[in-house]
Amino acid sequence: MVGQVKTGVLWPTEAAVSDVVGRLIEFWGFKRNMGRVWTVLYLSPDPLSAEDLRHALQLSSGAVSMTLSELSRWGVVRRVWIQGERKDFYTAEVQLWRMISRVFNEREKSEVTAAIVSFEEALDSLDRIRKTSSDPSMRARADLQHARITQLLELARLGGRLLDALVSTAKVDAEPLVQFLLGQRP
Amino acid sequence: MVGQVKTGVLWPTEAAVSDVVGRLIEFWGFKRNMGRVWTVLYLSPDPLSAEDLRHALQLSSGAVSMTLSELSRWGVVRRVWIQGERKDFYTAEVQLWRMISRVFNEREKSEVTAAIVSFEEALDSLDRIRKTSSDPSMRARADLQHARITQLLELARLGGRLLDALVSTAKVDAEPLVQFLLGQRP
DNA sequence: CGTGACGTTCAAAACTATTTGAAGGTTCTA
DNA sequence: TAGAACCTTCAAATAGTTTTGAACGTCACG
Repeated sequence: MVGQVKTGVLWPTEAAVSDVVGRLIEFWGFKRNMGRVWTVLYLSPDPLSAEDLRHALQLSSGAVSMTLSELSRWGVVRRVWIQGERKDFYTAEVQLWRMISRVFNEREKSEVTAAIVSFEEALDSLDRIRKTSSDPSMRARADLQHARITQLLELARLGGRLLDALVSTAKVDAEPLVQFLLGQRP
Repeated sequence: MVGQVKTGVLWPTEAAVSDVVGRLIEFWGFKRNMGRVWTVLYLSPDPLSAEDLRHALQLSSGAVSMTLSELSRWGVVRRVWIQGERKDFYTAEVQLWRMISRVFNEREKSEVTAAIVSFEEALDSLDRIRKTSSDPSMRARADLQHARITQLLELARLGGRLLDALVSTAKVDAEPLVQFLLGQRP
């Protein structure tokens, strides 16, 4: 019976790994608990209930609930139906690449896109200054800023392409990427 | 004379761009002001003093001082000596790639490295359990966790290689990597 | 020296983000 | 329909981060 997965304490390994992942993920801009909860699920042979997680990680019921729903929204945790159980149970998405590419695609992408738009607007506005201003020093300033913002824009576009590429690579198989990278080494 | 760079207000363009960069950088795990200060310097034709920045961005003297010293520590801003000026002046590193690769190399790299070490330790510890435990269900659990943590480890290593590749590519030109990635598309 | 112009530091204040837990909903069972 | 088990929500509490500005240090100049 699945429910008997002990409501108990984590193995030291589990505690350590979930802590590391928690930090990594926090550094990545998510909440630490998201990383911890995901990891505990990822390392569990069976789906776990909210209560199991609450005990394993010493969280309040509210925290578990909110964390799980955020993780579900990111599609990195799934709710599974278990025969004869009243509670909901959860499992971790095991396809790590799929998980990562979803995050890249939704979160990073939108940041980068927003930046690109702003840079383009700034360039337009500088163009207008260049055309209408008669003050030469202002023109010079506008020129310089135009050039520099163009650099930023190119960088942002490059970042965007990199993300796209990672995401589409990820859908298939990361191996080619790995091979390429290995070939790159000095 | 350089000192006459007006202690004034930013152009709307400058304000907008520095704000966007500030957000992007914040999202990236740095302080927003670091992005803003860097951007104002980056868009300025001449080096600026701490006071100029204070006025431009409405920051306290302490904030400017701390932000500049952090930016210097990251090597993305340089202190320049100006003839006959008492104040210190600052310019932005203009080599964007150099800047980014430094960040990747120092900050991200150390995160990833730390994670790799922990995963390896966890694997060792699971190996010990597999060898010494007589309880078969514990063994099974250890096996599963070993396999999963191995996945995490591989991912972390892949991330590390990706960072290395970006950094070493960056020194020259990022295009090959991007081309490769784009070529990967289905 | 003494003074003023800077730069830096750091404790306290302001602000953000996260977590808690009690209240309230929903669903299932008897 | 009442009650138990569970999940969710959200206002309040807590924790964490960033910013402020006054105090202090340094240096150049008279």
